[in-house]
Amino acid sequence: MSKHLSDTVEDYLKTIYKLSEDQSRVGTGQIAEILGVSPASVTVMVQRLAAEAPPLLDYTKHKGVALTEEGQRAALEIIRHHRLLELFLHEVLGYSWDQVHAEADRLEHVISEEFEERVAEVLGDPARGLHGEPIPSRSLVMPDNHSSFLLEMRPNQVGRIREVNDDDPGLLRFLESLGIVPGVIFQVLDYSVYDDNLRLKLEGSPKEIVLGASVTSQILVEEAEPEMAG
Amino acid sequence: MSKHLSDTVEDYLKTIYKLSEDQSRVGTGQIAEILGVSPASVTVMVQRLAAEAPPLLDYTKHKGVALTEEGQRAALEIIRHHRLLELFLHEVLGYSWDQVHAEADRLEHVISEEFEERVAEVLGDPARGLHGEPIPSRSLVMPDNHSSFLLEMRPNQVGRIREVNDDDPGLLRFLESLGIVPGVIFQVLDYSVYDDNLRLKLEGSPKEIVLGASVTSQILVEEAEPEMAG
DNA sequence: ACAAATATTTAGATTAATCTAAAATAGTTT
DNA sequence: AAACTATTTTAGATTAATCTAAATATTTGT
Repeated sequence: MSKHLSDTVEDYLKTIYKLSEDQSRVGTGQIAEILGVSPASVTVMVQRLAAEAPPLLDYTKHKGVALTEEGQRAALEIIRHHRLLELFLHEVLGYSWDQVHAEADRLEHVISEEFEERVAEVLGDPARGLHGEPIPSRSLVMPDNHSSFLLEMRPNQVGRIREVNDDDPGLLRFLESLGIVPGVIFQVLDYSVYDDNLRLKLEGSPKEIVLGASVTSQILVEEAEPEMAG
Repeated sequence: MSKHLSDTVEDYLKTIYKLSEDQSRVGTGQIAEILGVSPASVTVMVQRLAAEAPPLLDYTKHKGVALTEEGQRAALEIIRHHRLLELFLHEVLGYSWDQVHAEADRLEHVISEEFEERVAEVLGDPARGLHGEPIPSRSLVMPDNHSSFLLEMRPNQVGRIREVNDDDPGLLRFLESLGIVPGVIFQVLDYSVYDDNLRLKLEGSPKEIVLGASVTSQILVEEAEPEMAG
């Protein structure tokens, strides 16, 4: 079936998948921004991927792109590789939270199905990655995720940290130092309309933490029923 | 220092290193043969690598190539990666003897120094690989190897299997089934001038084994003093 | 609804790695 | 030493991925 895709093509598909989580069609400029290439290069590439047999993308001039079934499958394969690798690098080789991403980004294109399966087995077929990301199943189904951005939480709401963006080592070290890791329960104490700052309290710690939008937009949470503070 | 080399360049350097173990200068045709590309492509590539600053190869038209210090260092780095990876895939992920080579051939170009170091640590800084190959040290010194080809052994000589070629899965399964693995001691019983067949007996087994030149040329051994059979 | 601003696409060039076919060199044989 | 053979090199073309600059759409603001 699926013929061999270059690392570059895999990166395009992965990027489009991630952008498609918040929007139905993705603009060429957004892709260019994330991949660090010129918009012109993206246009040429998406035209090519839409013209493949079978097509990996659905593309209409000036209207952006969406993944086809085929393209989505390829994207999920890479994302599964990436998330399994991150966990593996941490659990088996002792990498830290913030180190795993860069290494996984290179290895994800190169490992075989065999490698993927053996790693999954060693790790006990995990459903979530090191930073809380859902891991697509062996058959490439992405578990659905009812999470929302911490950015959108408001005072008195209670939630659980679900997932943090894995691609900024500095941010990861910062969050770890504050105790903001997947699983932790928190309550929003305060919100500022002017700068979108949120003041939070983590369960089990008396300390209060204030986070700006550039941080809270990188964190996904699972909402819980608002509770009255005891 | 060393700028980034493409996977392709790394494969050229690795190939030239291995060929240089038996000869001082390597012909473009030999390289083409092993890499599965045309001789013309090799000529172009070696010219480029000899023109880099610093040069990775020493090249004279029609006289073949040799690695420079710089080129050798790069080759040893890849070879260290390859051999550590093979061992790691076997020990940690449960790959079999014959499966590791193909996977290591892809991963070797992609892992970081960090990965290399952590793997070496997990494995206890091994000096030899899964098939008995010497592993260059962290500082890229190749341990010297006083081995010779099994092909050259003659009746009554006693030796120990040192290393078997890792790149033919079928041959590896065959050798494993016969018990020909690094460390095993054997005696040569018989040699045939006509077809270069060798008849051997492995220590601890009464069975006799006959091997042709296409097999004995893939096996390296350490000679021991000839002994009279007891 | 039109002009200005923004985003996207086209055109043409570049680089790395490869190929085939033709030309040149080296080695061998008589 | 001339001629033949085998190897190596040159020349020119091809493919994937990128770029810059120019052209063209689309969206937005008044």
